[in-house]
Amino acid sequence: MSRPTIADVARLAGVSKSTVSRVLNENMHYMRPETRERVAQAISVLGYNPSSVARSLISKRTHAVGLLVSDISNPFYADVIHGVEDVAIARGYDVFLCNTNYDVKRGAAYARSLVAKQVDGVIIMTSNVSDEWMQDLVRCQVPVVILDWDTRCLPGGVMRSILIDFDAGIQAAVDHLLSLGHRRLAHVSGPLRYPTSRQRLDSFLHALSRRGIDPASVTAIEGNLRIDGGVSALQKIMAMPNRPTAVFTANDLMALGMIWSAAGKGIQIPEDLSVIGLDDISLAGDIHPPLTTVSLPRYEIGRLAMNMLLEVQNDPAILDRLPDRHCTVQSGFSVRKTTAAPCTHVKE
Amino acid sequence: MSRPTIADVARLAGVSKSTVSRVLNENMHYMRPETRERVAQAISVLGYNPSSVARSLISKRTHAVGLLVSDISNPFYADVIHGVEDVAIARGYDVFLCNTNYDVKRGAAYARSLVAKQVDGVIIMTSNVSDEWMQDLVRCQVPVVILDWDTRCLPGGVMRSILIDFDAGIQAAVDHLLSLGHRRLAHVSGPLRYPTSRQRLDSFLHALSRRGIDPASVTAIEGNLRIDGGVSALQKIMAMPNRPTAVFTANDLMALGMIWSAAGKGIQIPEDLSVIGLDDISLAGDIHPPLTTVSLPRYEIGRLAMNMLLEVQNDPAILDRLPDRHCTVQSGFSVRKTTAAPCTHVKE
DNA sequence: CTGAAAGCGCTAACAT
DNA sequence: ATGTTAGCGCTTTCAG
Repeated sequence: MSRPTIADVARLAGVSKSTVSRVLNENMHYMRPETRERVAQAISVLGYNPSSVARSLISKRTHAVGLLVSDISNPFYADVIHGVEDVAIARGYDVFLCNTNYDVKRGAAYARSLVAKQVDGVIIMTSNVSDEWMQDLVRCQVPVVILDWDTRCLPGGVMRSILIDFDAGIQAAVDHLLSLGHRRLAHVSGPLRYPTSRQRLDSFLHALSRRGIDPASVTAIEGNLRIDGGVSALQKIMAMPNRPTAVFTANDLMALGMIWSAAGKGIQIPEDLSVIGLDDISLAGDIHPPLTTVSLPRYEIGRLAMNMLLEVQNDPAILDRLPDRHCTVQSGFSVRKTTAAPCTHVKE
Repeated sequence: MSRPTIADVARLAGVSKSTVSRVLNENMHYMRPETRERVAQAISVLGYNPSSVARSLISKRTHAVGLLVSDISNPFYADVIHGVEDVAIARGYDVFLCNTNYDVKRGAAYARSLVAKQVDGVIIMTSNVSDEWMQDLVRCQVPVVILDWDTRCLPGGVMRSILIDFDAGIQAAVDHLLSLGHRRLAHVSGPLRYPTSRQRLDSFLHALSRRGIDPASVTAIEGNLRIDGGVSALQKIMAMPNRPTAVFTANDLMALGMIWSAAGKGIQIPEDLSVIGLDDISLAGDIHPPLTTVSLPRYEIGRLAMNMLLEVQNDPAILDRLPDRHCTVQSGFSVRKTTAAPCTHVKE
């Protein structure tokens, strides 16, 4: 016994399919309560459930959106996803989660599949975006909201972006470090082929030069945004002859890697080395010592993204009325316990 | 300019829709290479992408599955999701991620929505499952794979389950603790209204009595499977007059909570208290001290779930041939650094 | 080897 | 107030 269709209901109720359709989409013209009742009966007897596939074919809407992230095991995304999902569910949408795993090919495959599935929109939150992905999305005019990416290089699409202003938070972090007396600083970046990695590095360097510190004096280490990236960065730093007394990492995960491997090696944090992360994942406040970090409104970013998507989707013309195709969210700074004054007498 | 349809391609190539359809589904009859070539041209010129909505209407398949999890911020799920997704993508499926957030209502809403979307199957990995969810799934004969749940209470559906044999891992953990000399033990469980919480507790108790320890001697604390649950459990334990020297938690997250809050209070782990978790999330080996824990093959569970789903889905009759509707995965045990002999002289 | 025609389950004019 | 008709984009007989 297969799923009942609208025709089955109509037959059982002794009416036409359109009548059934009308009681389904209540907004239509009035009808005899008696008829409506008979149809309702038939529906519940059959356990009828309208096929959203058939509906989508007509309405061109699927009430589904795609969400591309680069690393689902990064707690940063857990919070963002939460935000996306909360507004999605409130508005009757479902979310296709697509984990690119930092793999551009996979991202492209997902983009294609999402287009084929005719999702009503796509949210992109990956560190690297390939033009290749965008082709299908742009051509089919799929509404897109993209996080932390310069959309000027992505013309023609129904596209909005959420930009992150890292400067405020990073400046606060730098000032904090400077006021503590640190002068030899290091930065562990993400892969430098990701624009956002460069952006975070530049923001750090600028914040420094704004305070009269020579950017050339900072030790820059390229990491991978994962825990083990922090582990090996720490190794490099500790091996330096005149090593930095404080390090700023491009994300929290790498900071955690440093902190934990430091503990394993008997290196004291913050006494021997101050560390500051970026993201403020919820773990950051839980660990010991709790991580001082540049904070991002993760849950809000998720909500915002989904809301922006629904906005364009319900009214694509909004893009022409809007002054800007992007929103900017601010970074903040949470001082916790992984920073302290440098311990000058320890010059091994 | 809207999405190109098969008719557009046909027109441009100067052939009929059926011919285009044939080159799309390559398996069909031979055709003149010249024609095939012309169609291929047209397809790429237009950037044509067949509508999977229209296809689904005919084939009754959406190539999408739903994945219900209870807490996306638990790294355990990150690994499982990874496994599900890897086989999904390899087989051309997309995944609807549904995060119930431990909310039964939300789970029900998701189940309904997934049925309406006509997903080809659903994977359920939530600690608590309501019969309410199942009604729609069962009625529409949606294939379901469910993790860590006794399916005997869920009759009638196209349903398989993955059971976890906690006993082996937990027995190893108990033996490890006993051989270290611990006699006063505690268990921090999940909410006891979740069957899996009881199961883990019982398994622990049995392992103990199997070694001649009175189960009544263990301190049982009901937790919430989250970090803060571990934090408050530690508080309770440390306040006890003749406190346990070792604690086994129902999941790693609570163990992490204990470890970190212990560090903040100057409690030494494992010297003052041994702790053993369960899950073996990837963080477990990264933190300091690395967590001794009962391990589960998380990624493999994800792969297995998706594979089992595909299996029933491609051949629902398989259920009648199979000796069992369930698979069992084994737990293991990873000794790391959060366990040590009890420090008897410290009897505060 | 290719085209014409009939639907899949539903909605939306247009009739009645 | 309800029924009829014509598709949505695609696959699939069945002819040619």
